[in-house]
Amino acid sequence: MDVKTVCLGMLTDGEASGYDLKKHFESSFGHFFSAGYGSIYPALASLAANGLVNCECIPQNGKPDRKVYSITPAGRDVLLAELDKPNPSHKVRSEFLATICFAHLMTADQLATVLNNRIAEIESYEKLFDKFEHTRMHETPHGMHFTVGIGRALILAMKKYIQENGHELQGHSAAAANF
Amino acid sequence: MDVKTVCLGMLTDGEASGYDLKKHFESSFGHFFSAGYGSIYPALASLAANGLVNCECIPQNGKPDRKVYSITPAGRDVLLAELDKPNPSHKVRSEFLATICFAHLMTADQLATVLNNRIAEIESYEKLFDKFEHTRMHETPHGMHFTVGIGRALILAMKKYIQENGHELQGHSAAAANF
DNA sequence: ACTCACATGTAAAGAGTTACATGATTTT
DNA sequence: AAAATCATGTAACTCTTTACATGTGAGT
Repeated sequence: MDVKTVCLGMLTDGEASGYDLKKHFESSFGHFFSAGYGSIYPALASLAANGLVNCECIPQNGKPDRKVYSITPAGRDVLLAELDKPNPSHKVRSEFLATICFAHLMTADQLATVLNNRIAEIESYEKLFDKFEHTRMHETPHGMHFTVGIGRALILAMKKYIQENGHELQGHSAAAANF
Repeated sequence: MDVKTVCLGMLTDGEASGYDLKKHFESSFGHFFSAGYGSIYPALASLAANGLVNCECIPQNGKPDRKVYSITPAGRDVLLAELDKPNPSHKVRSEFLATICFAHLMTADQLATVLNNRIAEIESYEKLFDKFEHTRMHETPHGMHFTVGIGRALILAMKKYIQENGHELQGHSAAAANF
């Protein structure tokens, strides 16, 4: 399941442009699958070249043509085949945790900064989830609700753990002097 | 913070070979930072070329020379500079959640399989964490304990959420027929 | 007899991120 | 007057993954 496939899935909800899909990635998929324009536009071009989506160009004044994509029956088949995979991955890549592993080489200040910034990022995710639930909750399929629920459960668990155990960690950080 | 830097950090704990570091990645770092031989060996070669680690070659019979790496003062400086970054990332890339988003396009059987496999993987992580705590708990720095604690909190939160909400999701999956 | 652990490395392929390139309209 | 939104795309770069390549010794 790569960016192409996720784009295909998003298009089952209705036609959209690359720009629209980017918004969708940011608002609902961002916490577990991110993609920038540099991934999305080539993905759509590739899907179109393989007949998995159709593209309708809508001329505009000043701006580039708006290209609206819609999924084809062949695209739907490819998507369903992808959804049939029994073991989709769930991977974490955390420079945050890698940093924490070496907390004993950091000063208490450095550690506090890293921990506080993580909490701040978690809280911005909380706001994102709240926003999603207040605006899009009704129009989206149940699977989306589930992923938002998991996202929230995950960040709350992390926040709680940091708040309950962070101070203990700071007691073991290095002194300010870097000998 | 890339594979190179994590290797550098691991070497602050004592000298090790690429093979040893791979073990370390699997047993303690795997849940938030994975790396294979194809990343580790080139990383060590690059660190050695830049004088951040020293390499001692130990001839062996039959097997390739065992190359034992140790961190240099310059390497330590580079590591400390890396640990000074205030906003280390924490990224999730989940084909699992991406699949769940489109649960309404899957059969109840497909969905159950995906959910069960995820639970099974979570349980194998639980065992890994137990093993770590029973064997390496004492020798590792406090930061490691913290990361294992977060890892456990995260997978438990996910497991709980799936167990409490998974059946509700299955009520909304597609019928077996793919029209 | 077979498989697992030990032990290192290269090369090609695959995927994503970042920076660049352009420019009108709408909101603050 | 500045900033954000709309709107698309390419090219270079970075990084990881996978497959290949080789071979011994110990345990089951």
